[in-house]
Amino acid sequence: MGFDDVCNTGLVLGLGLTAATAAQESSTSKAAKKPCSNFEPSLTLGLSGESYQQIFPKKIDVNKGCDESVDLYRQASPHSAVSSFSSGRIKRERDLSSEEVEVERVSSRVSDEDEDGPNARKKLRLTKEQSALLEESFKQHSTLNPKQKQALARQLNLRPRQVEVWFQNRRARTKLKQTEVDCEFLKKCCETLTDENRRLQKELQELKALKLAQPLYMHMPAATLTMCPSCERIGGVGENASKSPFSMAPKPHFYNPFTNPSAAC
DNA sequence: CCGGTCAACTTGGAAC
DNA sequence: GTTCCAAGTTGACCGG
Repeated sequence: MGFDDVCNTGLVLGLGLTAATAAQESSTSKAAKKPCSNFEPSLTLGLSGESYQQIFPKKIDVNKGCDESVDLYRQASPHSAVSSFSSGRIKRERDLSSEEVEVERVSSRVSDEDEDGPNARKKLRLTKEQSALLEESFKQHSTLNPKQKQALARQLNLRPRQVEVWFQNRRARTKLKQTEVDCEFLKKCCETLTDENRRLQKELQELKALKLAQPLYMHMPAATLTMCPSCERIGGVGENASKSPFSMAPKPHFYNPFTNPSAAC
């Protein structure tokens, strides 16, 4: 942009960003080790998103009844998990205890005769109650430790793996939503700054014209010119034309639209 | 039929 | 090596 022109006049524009730190998870789980990446990207604009900030003040009673220390369903790691269709998932479900398989059938409304082919992959739809409880749990912990996962799974009549997947997907959706919000916010900032830039360019042109019309003031050091950020006018322009168009400033006056709520967002 | 949603999956990386 | 998670993908399901 043509900020060199601006410098030639002695006017200085400064742009800045407010650095806001996204609230971080206080979960007891491992997730707390990572910073919330929602705002990391480029601009550190802070937003009060619905996502992670409002989560977890207290512990849900997910732990109730999790006295069992053995993860009955503990699959191998996702890496070593049976790879999907060529008998994978269905076979894995078969390995569950008969009680849990029964539970699974009821909760996921998946028929026992799903194995109608090696590629069978039935869509589980969570019930309203299951979704509500998962949501409630998510509000308090966006991540689960194994015990919480286990307890929640029992409570919901789901497999721990299903609970785990639901939380993973839920986190992803939250992040996506937050990204969209951030995007909208930045778009608005961009529009505001564009307008601001346009206005300043216009004022610059006016000042240049004024400078040519009044060579007397050319003797003044350019760096002493200043502009009032609140009224967004330079003395002598418009209705203040009768007064001295310039004022003396000890320092160049930086105007930061991000820290001035009246200008930016 | 098509696009959106979402459970389930794979892959890769980090932490231990 | 194991476990967990994020990111990206797949495929079933559903409503318009």
